Amino acid sequence: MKPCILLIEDDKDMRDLVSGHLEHSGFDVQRAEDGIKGQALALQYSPDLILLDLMLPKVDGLTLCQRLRRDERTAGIPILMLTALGGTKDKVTGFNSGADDYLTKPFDLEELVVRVKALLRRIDRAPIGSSTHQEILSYGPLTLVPERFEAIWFDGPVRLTHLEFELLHCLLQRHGQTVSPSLILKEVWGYEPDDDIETIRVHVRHLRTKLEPDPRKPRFIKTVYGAGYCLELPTGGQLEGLHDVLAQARLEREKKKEAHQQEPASA
Amino acid sequence: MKPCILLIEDDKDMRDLVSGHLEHSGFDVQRAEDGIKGQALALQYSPDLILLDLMLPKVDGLTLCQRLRRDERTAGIPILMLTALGGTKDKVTGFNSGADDYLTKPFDLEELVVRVKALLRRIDRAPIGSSTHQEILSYGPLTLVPERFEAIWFDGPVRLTHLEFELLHCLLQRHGQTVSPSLILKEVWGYEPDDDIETIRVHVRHLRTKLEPDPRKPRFIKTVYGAGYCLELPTGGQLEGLHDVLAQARLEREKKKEAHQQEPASA
DNA sequence: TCGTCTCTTTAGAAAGTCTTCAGATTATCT
DNA sequence: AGATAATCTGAAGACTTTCTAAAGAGACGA
Repeated sequence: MKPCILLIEDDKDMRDLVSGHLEHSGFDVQRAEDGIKGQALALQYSPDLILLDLMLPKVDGLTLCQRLRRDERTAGIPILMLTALGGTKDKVTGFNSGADDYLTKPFDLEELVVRVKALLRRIDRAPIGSSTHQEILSYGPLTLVPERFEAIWFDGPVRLTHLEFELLHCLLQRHGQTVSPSLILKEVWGYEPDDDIETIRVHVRHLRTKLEPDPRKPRFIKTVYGAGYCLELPTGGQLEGLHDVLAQARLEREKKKEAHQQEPASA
Repeated sequence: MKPCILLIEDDKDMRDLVSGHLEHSGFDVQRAEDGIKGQALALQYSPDLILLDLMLPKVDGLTLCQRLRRDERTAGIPILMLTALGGTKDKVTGFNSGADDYLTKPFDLEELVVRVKALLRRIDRAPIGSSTHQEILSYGPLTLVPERFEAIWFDGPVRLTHLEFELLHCLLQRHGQTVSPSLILKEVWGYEPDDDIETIRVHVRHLRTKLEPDPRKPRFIKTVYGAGYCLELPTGGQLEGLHDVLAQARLEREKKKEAHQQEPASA
């Protein structure tokens, strides 16, 4: 039976070229043109190997790679990253996010096939995924500083309480995915019971007042009705203009705070 | 115990040929030479599967198919349509009237047996659904994101409620087939009773307002009168031009929504 | 002991979701 | 064409989940 390969690549020409060559080399190829479809098809087909472009619409390659690694249904599937960028930095990031191999565009099609076969062979021998859980501490405009229980958010430090930090950390590990209250309870609070969801809500609200420009209409910490919360962080071009919005919101908040502090004094 | 198959076919030679082969393959076969006798025997024997010719005296195959689907005593019996016509149009009509599969004359007798077995298997495990549930999450322009109860529809995310998501998921698993209300109830709502079809209708409507360009003339979520609903997703070349239609419809919907939100303010 | 900080709890308001119903519309059968 | 049954429509009501704000409980250092 032919090995099944999932190719996730936005450029159509590239997709046709690569998939054509792979099929000619005796592989079964499924195609996806963006990160979300890629993830869906990975679950749907459980391919033997995933070819993943770094630059993708919807969900970029790095994020998708991390998600696939985190989901136990796809964690064992070897991932070969493709990218147009040849910088060492990207290479390192790529490997850190859990990719098993790496290929820089433009690459030789024959070399691709060689690497694919090598990966399939290697994984075949070591069926247990050796890739370890890589803690995410920085993503987009957010960086967590565990020593200080602090978040660097759009170039400014934000002080967090212990629980707020753990909660944000929990969401960051799964950014883009909805995290259920029970999982949050298990991971942050350490217990299983089913109630006590109220407490989570309050802390989510605190996080929102500290991070969101308008806590009433959250842009980043979204709630999925009946399911949980979901951290959606912008990357790349989506960041444009957000700095200003955040800076302004921060100013307004400080104003309010000052007013609040003066009221009791004057009253 | 042998599975029982009802063969409704007017041509005697064909009837003998097919029934002989099926009996040789281990099935119990009942024969009928016209629509009326076919309907009577379907009620009398409650066969496990019905082979239905399209061209029949008295009552034609399409009509009979619809009748069988509407009668709850026979609604659950899988129907395999046989026809001399090979046109796509007939194919669509066939599926729309509630058939589960389709075979064009002249067909290979072996292939018929394969399809019959496949149908019996599929229907057999539908109520249980435990074996190899190969989940379909992406097809054509539709991708389901279970994480967020979201559908990616023609390059745009659409937020769905829990039930809407499950309903769409249920239809997607059987795209191209007509899904009966009772099956939907069983799969989405989890109960057996025969009433409560109204609720399904409302949720179908919600799905249509969210996905269809013109909910009044559904192109994708079609209703099969007396039988159920059927998801018909375009693939490949059929997608051309649809992006624009969808984008425009989405714009208009947002306009309406804005107008709706402003009304109460001005009034 | 007090004040401060953090976390939890509570209660009412708001928003979102699901079901139900009556009347209009449409499809099918005779 | 007329009668019958199935489906659609719009909106109202019941219900659930989430938000908001504020008060109470513990911990800890001054």
